[in-house]
Amino acid sequence: MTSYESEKLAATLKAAREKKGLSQRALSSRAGVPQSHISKIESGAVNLTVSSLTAIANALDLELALVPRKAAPAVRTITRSVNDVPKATPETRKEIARLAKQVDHLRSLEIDTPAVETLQRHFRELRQFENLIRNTDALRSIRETLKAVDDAGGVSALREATNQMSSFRNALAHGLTEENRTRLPRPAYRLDGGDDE
Amino acid sequence: MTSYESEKLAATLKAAREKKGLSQRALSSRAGVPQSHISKIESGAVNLTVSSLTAIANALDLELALVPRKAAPAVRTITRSVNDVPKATPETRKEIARLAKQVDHLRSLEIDTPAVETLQRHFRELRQFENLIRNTDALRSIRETLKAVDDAGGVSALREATNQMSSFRNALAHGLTEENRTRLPRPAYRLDGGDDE
DNA sequence: GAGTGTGATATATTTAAGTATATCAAGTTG
DNA sequence: CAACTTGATATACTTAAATATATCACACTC
Repeated sequence: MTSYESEKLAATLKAAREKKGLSQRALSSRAGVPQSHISKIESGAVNLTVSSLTAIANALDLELALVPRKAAPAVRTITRSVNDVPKATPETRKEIARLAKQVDHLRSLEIDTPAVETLQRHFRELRQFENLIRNTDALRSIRETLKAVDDAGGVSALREATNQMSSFRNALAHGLTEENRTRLPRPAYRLDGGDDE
Repeated sequence: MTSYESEKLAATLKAAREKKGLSQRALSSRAGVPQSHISKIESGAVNLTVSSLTAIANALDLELALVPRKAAPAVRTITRSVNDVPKATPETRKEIARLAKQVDHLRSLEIDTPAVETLQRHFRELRQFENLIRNTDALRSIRETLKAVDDAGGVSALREATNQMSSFRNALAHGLTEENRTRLPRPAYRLDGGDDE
């Protein structure tokens, strides 16, 4: 194997893991391969066995295939087309998870339950577009607003955060944020912004 | 790796080698992997490294690919469509090689040069259909006839062999032999059977 | 029968993959 | 700041892949 090919394989595995938002330790659990070994594999430091490769690939929802050389370009095209479905970046996943935690926390405060339920609904709707989020500033801003609910902002801060979510979701749906507008996976459509409150 | 998968991989490699008409020793030379090891690999007795797999695969005009699970059916389809181009079986290749040797031998005898040239032309035309031959009895029969040229048959045996080749080629072209008729790679067309003699 | 080819198998050796476990430096969170 | 996470790295050990070489049984050819 040329070093170019082993580098490609290592890079493919690393990219796939990151794309799924897994740490090496999480992948280690899934694949049954020690984390230290995964680190070496990803850095191209070992020539792994087919069974190790298969275990890791399967844990990453990949399959090992032997394809005729003349079919390789077509296979690459297919792989790319599947991979081109937008996925949430690891950063986005983290911010969404933090936001989810914050929303859960507010639920346990038992304040103005209808307003919290509205917030939750908007959060669920925002999550449907999480694959399109490429800049997490808006998510962080919403989280700051939700923190203010605890501090003293109360219901007005809650509503502010809900509005922010709604605006952000709408912008994503319209592809109007700084996100890559060619990545919109659906026809543009209009959303009503005033369906409650 | 499940044993089903390692069996599949071994079978794939063996089938690919046979399809190319290579012996394990020939593949060994091409891939730089000892023949004894290839034997073990094909029987599924070892868990080979990715570099060994890649070396062997490349020698068989295959590429290793990691494809998303959801794309695996499409990849299998592509692989199958490339593989479905008919190829001569190893047995057919052998018989064709033997026949070629026999024809060469007759050339060196310097008998009735026009008849030998006709034979050669018919042999070349037959070879264009060698991918379709699935039963080598006809080839063996032609070879026996050619042997009779040496013995005492002379030019009449030569002509008999030429006719046999011509008939076999026509039958292949028409898909009228016991070969699988769905494998005809071209529209059926009519050949003139009496273009010489 | 001698010679050749083929795939399977054996032997001895070297190399490194794989494993378990621990630790480190850096980053993040509350 | 303490606690946790992350990926990289180290250590010691086991296991087996890989290699070189040879041989066998069988099939085929002349």
